[in-house]
This record gives sequence, C-alpha cells and structure tokens, in this order.
Amino acid sequence: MQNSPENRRAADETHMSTRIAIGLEAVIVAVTDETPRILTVQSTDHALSPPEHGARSSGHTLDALPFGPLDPDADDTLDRVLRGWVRQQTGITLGYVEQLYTFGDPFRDPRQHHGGPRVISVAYLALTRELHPAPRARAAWHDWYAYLPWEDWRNGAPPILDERIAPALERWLAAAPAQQRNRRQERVDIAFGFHGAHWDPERTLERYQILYEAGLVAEAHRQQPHDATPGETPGRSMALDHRRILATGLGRLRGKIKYRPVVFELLPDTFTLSGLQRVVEALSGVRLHKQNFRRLVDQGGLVEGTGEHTFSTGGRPAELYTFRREVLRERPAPGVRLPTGTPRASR
Amino acid sequence: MQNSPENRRAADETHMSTRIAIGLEAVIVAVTDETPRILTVQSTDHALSPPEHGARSSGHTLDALPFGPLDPDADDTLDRVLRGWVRQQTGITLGYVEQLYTFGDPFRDPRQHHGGPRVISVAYLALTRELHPAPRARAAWHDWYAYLPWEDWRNGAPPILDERIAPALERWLAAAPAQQRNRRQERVDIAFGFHGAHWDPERTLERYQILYEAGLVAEAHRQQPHDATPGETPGRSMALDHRRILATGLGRLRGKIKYRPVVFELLPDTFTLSGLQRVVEALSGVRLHKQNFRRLVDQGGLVEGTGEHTFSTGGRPAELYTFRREVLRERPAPGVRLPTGTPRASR
DNA sequence: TCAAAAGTGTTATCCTTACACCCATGT
DNA sequence: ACATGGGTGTAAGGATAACACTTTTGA
Repeated sequence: MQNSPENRRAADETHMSTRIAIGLEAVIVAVTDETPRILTVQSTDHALSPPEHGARSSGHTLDALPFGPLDPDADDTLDRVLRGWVRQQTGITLGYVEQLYTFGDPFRDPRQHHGGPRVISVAYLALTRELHPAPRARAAWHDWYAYLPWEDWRNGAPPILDERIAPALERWLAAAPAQQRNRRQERVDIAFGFHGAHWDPERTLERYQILYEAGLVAEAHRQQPHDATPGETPGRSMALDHRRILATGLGRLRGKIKYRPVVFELLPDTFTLSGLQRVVEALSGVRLHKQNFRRLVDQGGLVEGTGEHTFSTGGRPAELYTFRREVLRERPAPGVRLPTGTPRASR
Repeated sequence: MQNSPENRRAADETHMSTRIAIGLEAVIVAVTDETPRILTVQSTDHALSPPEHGARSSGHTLDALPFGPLDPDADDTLDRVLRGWVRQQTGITLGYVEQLYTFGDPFRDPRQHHGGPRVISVAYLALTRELHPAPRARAAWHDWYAYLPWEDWRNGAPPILDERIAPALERWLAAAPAQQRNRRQERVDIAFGFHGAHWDPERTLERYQILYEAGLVAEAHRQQPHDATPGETPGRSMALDHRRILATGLGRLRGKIKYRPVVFELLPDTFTLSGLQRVVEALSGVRLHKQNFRRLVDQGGLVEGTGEHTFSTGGRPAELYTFRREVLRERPAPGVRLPTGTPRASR
C-alpha cells in the first residue's frame, strides 16, 4: 500500500469514526508458455510494516499486488477507479474484471497499530491476453505457482506436499487440543486430499488458510512472534495479506472456467485446441486427457474451427479455432468441464 | 441506513478524504412452507432520501436489509461485526454466513448528495434454520419472490414475464441506438431466455440489472427522473440498492447449492426427502422430477436414512434423513445437481 | 527416417432422464 | 374405498473415460 499521503493525513487529523480507508487491489492474470502469471509491484518493507515490528529491517522489498486507495469524492465506480490505478501503475488497460472479495480484518495493515487507518481492501480479479511488453518500472510478471507451489499438480503431486507440508500438518494436528482434533483432521484431509479424500483444485483458500494457521507460511510470523520457529516456509511470500488474495483469486478462477467461458479472455482471438488445453491446465493445475478434452470443447459447442492453420507448433500444423459466442444462448452454463476424478499425470 | 449519527458527524467535521463509511448488510434466508423468505427491517423514507428528492414524501417506509455501520476501532472482523448488528436488530444469532459482494457506487446512498459520507456496503448471505418466533419490533420475514416475482418458475413461466416485462423490454430494445441494439438484444435474450435461449436460474443479477437499466424497476426512478414514466413496476421495491443485493444473493445461493451442501443449513437435523426437495425447488425456482431427485441425493451420498419415520405428512409416513458429512471427503463438489434442461411444470 | 504434435475412431461404462408402478397412511 | 404423498424398478439415451491408431509437419 504505497500511497500513504492521504492515509497519514487522515490518521493525524481526525477522530475514531473516520479512520477508514478503502483500498483497491488487483490480481491480474495472464498465461504464457504454459505458466499462469500474475502482475506484482515492489513495495518497501518500511512502508508496509513499521521498523520496530518486522523481523526484517527496512530496505527490504516485498512483492505486492497493484494497489490504489479510493478517493471517496471521485465520482466513479470502484472498478473504474481500480482500472485507473492499474493503468497508472503498470501501463495496462484492463479488459475483463470481476470483484473477488473484500478483506477487512483489523490490523491487516500493520500501520493501523501506529495511528494508520483501518484499511478495507476490495480485491478484483482481472484477466488479460498478453504479457504487455513493457510494464512500468516496478511492475513485473511472476509465476502464480511461485507463491503457491503446492497448487501445481501438472507433474503429479508436488514434492513439497509430502516432504514438508504433510509432516508439518501432522505435527499441527498432534498439537491441537483433543476436542478440536477431529474437526481439524477433517478440515486438513478435505483441503489437502489426505487419507483417501480427493484433491479439489478449487479449495485453494482453505489450503492457504490452514497453512497460515499452522504457521507454515511466512506471513503468519509477521504480526506476532509465533510459537514455532518459521524455518523455511513453502512458497514466495508477499506484502500484507496479498498471498491470501492470490489464493482466493486462483480458487475463483478455477471454479469459474468450469461454467463460464472466461478462459477465452486469456487467449488471442484464434488459438489451437492444444493452446486452449495448456491454458486450462495451467490454471486448474491438473493434466487433462487430450482426446477427451478436444471432444468436450468441440461437442460442447464452445469453439469452432476457422479452417486456417498455424505452422509454428513444431509438429503437424494445427487448426485455429475461435470462441463460439452463440454457445451463450444455447447452454445454461458453458465452460470447460474438467474430469471429476483426478487423472494420473499423463498425456 | 438507519444509524446516521456517526455519518452526520463525519460529514460535518471532516474533509474530503475522510468521508467514507462502511456498511454491513445481511441477506438472511429461511425457507418455510415452500417459500424462501428474507428478513427485512423498516426504514423511513426520510432517512433514506432527502425530502426535496424523493417523489414520495416522508413518513413513507421502505423495506430494508438489516444493516449496521462498521466502527473502525472495534477490534473485530467484518463478519463478526455483522453478526452483532443482526443480533441487536433482529434477535437472531446467525450460523452460516458468507460474503456476497461489495457495493460502492457513488451516491448509492442519496444522502451523499447532501454532505453524507460515501457508503461502501459489504453484503453478506446468511442461512438460518427456523423462522425465529419473535424477531424484534421492526423486523419481519417476507417472501423473497415478492421482490423478484419473475424469478419463480415453479408453476411455469410467471405471467408477469409475458404480460409486462417482455413487451417493455421490446420497447427498450427498439429505443436503443442502432449500434447497441444487437448487444442489448443478446444480453436480454440470454438473461431472460427469450428467442430460444434457456432460462438460467442463476442469472438473477443480470436480469435485475437489465430491468433497472430499462427503468422497469421502481428504484431506477428514484435518483433522477427517468425519461419513461414509471407506471406499475413489477415486484416490491426496497430501500437504496437493497433489491440489487437481494438479486445477487439469490443468484449466488442458486449456484452454490449445486456444488456445496449448503441447503442443509436451511433444514432441521432430520428431514424428509420431499422436504429437502421442496427447499431446493423454492430456492432454485424450478420444479424437479421427484424420483430422479431422490436417487440423485441418495446415490450422490448426500444423505442417509435414519430408519425413523414421520407421520405428519398427510400420506404414507416418510423416512427421516440426515446430511451425510462423509460426502465432503468422498466427492470434490457435493451438492444438489439440478436438471440441465428445464422440466415442464409437473410433478 | 524419426520425433513431435495434431487429429480420428471405437468401446465399455456410468449417469441422466423418463416412464410405470407399488406402498402406507388418514379420512 | 380413495385420496395423498412416499417410495422402487427399469429401460433408453447420452455423456465420460480410456483405449489404440493415423496424419502432417520440421529437423
């Protein structure tokens, strides 16, 4: 939350009931080279947690989501204000945008401890087609799974799950008071697919939340010194609760591609079926059966061939397809159906 | 938004950048006697739109959702603050609560035109089991479809659709500038299932939004005098944009019952399969095929029989069932599947 | 000629839909 | 006896998942 001037002024001059600020945050997604990427900006540690609080001292920077405060007198809707901030900070003009979630826990911005306002953040999910060539100075694209490495099952179960997360969660369960143990166990099993439960790609937030509560995520150790020592925690951390927002966005997107044709917001106007499949796989984090995938999107009326072909695939030339807009009137919930049972990681 | 003291004070004493207030609103749902109901409180017209603005003069009251402002210094999460307000205003202690959407358009509270703060409302959806016998004074349960009568297809297409809405939307389309006409046509067809498109119960917000833009909803005539004269508009209106929130909530709930076992939040611990079916029908607004419904929930592992029976059904005694919690580990997305094609209104 | 990717065909199985029919109670 | 709602069985059709196999390019 780099734009502090207004916030500071508000904190200095006013009373209790006016110390509120609205933040607008964007999870901006693009997919290239089979990796889903999100856009981050750099924010200094100093601006985000006061020196006497953070373990790391100032000068250190953290990845943050593009962000901007809401000026209440600007006569504009929330999403238009967001678009403005993003254009200004990253040079990107957003297309598809949907509201994700509103985060309002007290002290989620630690500056509130020191007279800063209580910041309520309205987070948005934005999908964009290209990696714009030159985002502004401090903006950069990063692999989504660098922040949430346990979510990528395209090459089978990520090793980090068995090697670090599962044993640590075992310890966390063992440490729970007896009456809570069963509920906690059930929560963990359902979220992570342990003990015979299925891995549900959509439960991203539940997984992040459990890792947070178990202290397995660096962010959990920032506010108050945790009982367990951090050690090395899985995944790259972010400023404030931005990684939680990232997890929320991934879960939402994974759910939505199944019943609304949002994938096409991430693809060029024409694309090959394999290209489409790679994008869906990148987002859902699982491998799909090639032949069945083709038939599903084709028979599902989601796409139609253009008759043209591309020769740049490295093998036989692939036909180019387009999104079939008419599907919107024909089917109630058009999207890319994923297999219910997780297929083994093979093509 | 009935608690004005803080807001007024803020408006009088402070400057631009501090005139923000957070409101918390709840769509509280219960189902009894085959009708889905929501809880409303009364709010005077005077408090909601200044005298010189509203067509109706003061003394008139409108239905409003239970509401409360956020005190930024209360050390509590948003949903806990909401629970507090609801308990205080209606006497109900909420169980299942989920965040719905955040509404932040400028001037959505007309008092902003007269020095009031810009109010950002975070709306929640809450599900509750019983109609608590004595909700506080100004709180009352109302049929959800009284506000959105075009959404109830249990007895076939609501007459209001063909008689009033369809012709008025035709006029609205005809009045559109030529380049916009096609997009508008497509939007209307998809949302309302006209011209061969399917009726999708989940598109509640899109429908409300179209009716609003077309001036077919009383709320659209409150801010500025609309070009068309209101006439008689379908459905009971509400304060501010609360009916939009209602539409958002209905759509969300209709979607969610299909992949998460939330219906059981609305039912007692044990219930008959017909009772379950009636609740699902009440929410989704469509009739379901009895035999198939039973098999789906049963084979889907969603419920299990208790062996006990109830004799108060008026026919053969019905077995009582319970929610099968284990389904959460077994299936990735357990919910009540609805038929894809709308069945004709018959049992 | 071989690797790589595109694309086709077929089959067994499961799920959905629709229909017909029987069962147990109260009046 | 019959009306009312509860409950079961079964067969047709469609959607899925898992196979194996052919085609067309570049290196």
